[in-house]
Amino acid sequence: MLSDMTAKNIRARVRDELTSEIKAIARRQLATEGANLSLRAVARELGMVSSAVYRYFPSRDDLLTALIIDCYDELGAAAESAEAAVDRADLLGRWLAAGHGIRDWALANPAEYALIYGSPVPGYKAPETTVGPAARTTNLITALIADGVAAGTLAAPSAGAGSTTGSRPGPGSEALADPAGAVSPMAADLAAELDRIAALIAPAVPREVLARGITAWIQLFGVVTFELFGRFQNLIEDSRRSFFDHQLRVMAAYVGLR
Amino acid sequence: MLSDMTAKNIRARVRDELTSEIKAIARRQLATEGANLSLRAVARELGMVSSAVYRYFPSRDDLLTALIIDCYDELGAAAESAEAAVDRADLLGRWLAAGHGIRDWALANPAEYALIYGSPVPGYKAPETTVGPAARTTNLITALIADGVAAGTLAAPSAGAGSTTGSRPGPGSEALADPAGAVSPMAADLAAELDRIAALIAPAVPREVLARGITAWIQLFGVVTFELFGRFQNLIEDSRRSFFDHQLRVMAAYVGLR
DNA sequence: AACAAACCGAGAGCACCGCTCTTGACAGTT
DNA sequence: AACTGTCAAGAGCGGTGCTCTCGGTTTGTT
Repeated sequence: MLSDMTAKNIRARVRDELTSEIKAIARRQLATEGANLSLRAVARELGMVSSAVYRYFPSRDDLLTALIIDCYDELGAAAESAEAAVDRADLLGRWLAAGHGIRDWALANPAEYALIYGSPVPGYKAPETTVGPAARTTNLITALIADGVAAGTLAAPSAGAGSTTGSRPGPGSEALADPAGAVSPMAADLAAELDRIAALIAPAVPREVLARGITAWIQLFGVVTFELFGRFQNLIEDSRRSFFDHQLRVMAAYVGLR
Repeated sequence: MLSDMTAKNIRARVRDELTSEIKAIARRQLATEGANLSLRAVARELGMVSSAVYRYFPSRDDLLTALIIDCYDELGAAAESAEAAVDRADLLGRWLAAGHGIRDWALANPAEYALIYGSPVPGYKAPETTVGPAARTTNLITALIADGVAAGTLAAPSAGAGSTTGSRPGPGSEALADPAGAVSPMAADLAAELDRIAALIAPAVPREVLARGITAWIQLFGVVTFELFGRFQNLIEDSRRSFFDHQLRVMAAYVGLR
């Protein structure tokens, strides 16, 4: 019985190894072929026949799904480990660490980043199993903002944001007042939707703070996407890291992280 | 001689019509197949053999290039016409019009937007002929900012941005102070690069204003990209236009457009 | 009007692709 | 020893981009 189990375990282990080897080769192909990678080429590189791969992944889409999940998990882990190394009270530091962690992973794995944050694959519909790993980075940012709200370090969401008091505002609060109320009132449908989202993922976070967080979230990935997809060519060439850091700080000041 | 010319024109016109028909079918395919559209399917839908298409486009990449140029031109035209309808002095209105023009075109042509702003096509290298049409939207934004600087309506780039004067700042200036100087000094390499860019495309625009403009530019396309690529699912559902408008106004306030 | 040159569509063919169906070898169980 | 389930392997289908050659038409020149 014990021998039975070991035999079974051996088989399972071999299968696991082959599975991860297939994924490794597929990811290598991802760099040159993009999302339309060749299952046959994977099998050929592995030294087996194409149909053998179907023993491990029932279809090409399932292989793609496995890759996507792995990439989301890697990106999430990279962001989390970078952010975890910073003192909990240092919200700005945590934000910067997470942001640079995301960018560093994306630069090191451009094809993988394109797979998960690029154009949607035409015939492909991401299954439910991908939403969990995909949420790791956003969960990180959400936690950051929630921590800031809990610690009371985030700027008050109402208009004025310190400058109306007449006192000279600190370097954080003077950074980016919210346009809602200050510039123009937030639309009713947007306010309602933000309240709904806040109730779902971060009940303690006020509507305006959540909106700022989403803005920062979009800007973070927007810069990374632009950099990786070549939109900085002939524009920002030699100072991309500094530029990204600058953007992170602009957004941190806007959200109120310091 | 006149008959010769007309005959020539007839043939050239037929060729032009077929060329544009090929592009039209290819663009329709773009919606379902993405960047890896089928030249064969285009030919089949046209009622001719696949090799016949090669008389009009020497390769699949050339067809793709033609599509990309057309899309850039359409997007640029959409943004320009929307922006041109607003009073020249109304910088905020021009910015909003251009932004919504871009988003509206992207929503109406999601596959085309993915082609030009999505993941780079693996084996494809965009030729020089695409940079001109691609620059139309950015030229529009650059002109907007340059106009603002020329009119003196853009906020001063130095730190403090009005709040240091002690006077209650207006709704525009209180929106988004620049973090350079206020939060942390801008890195030297970034400052140098920004100066280089400014000298190239907008000599009258100060470094800090240019940086803000680039931030707004990235945010604009970042929001559109996120919306089109499905990152707003289960997040922002019913108020996407309001959310986009909100983002535009946040960025306008940050740049100083009003 | 006659003719060479250019152009065009059609077809065959190459090597490749994802995918399905089928077959035979093998391991573990009964 | 017979049975059951898993595996690699092969054959084949329809599809892909692309090249080449073949006739027929059109064009511009003599």
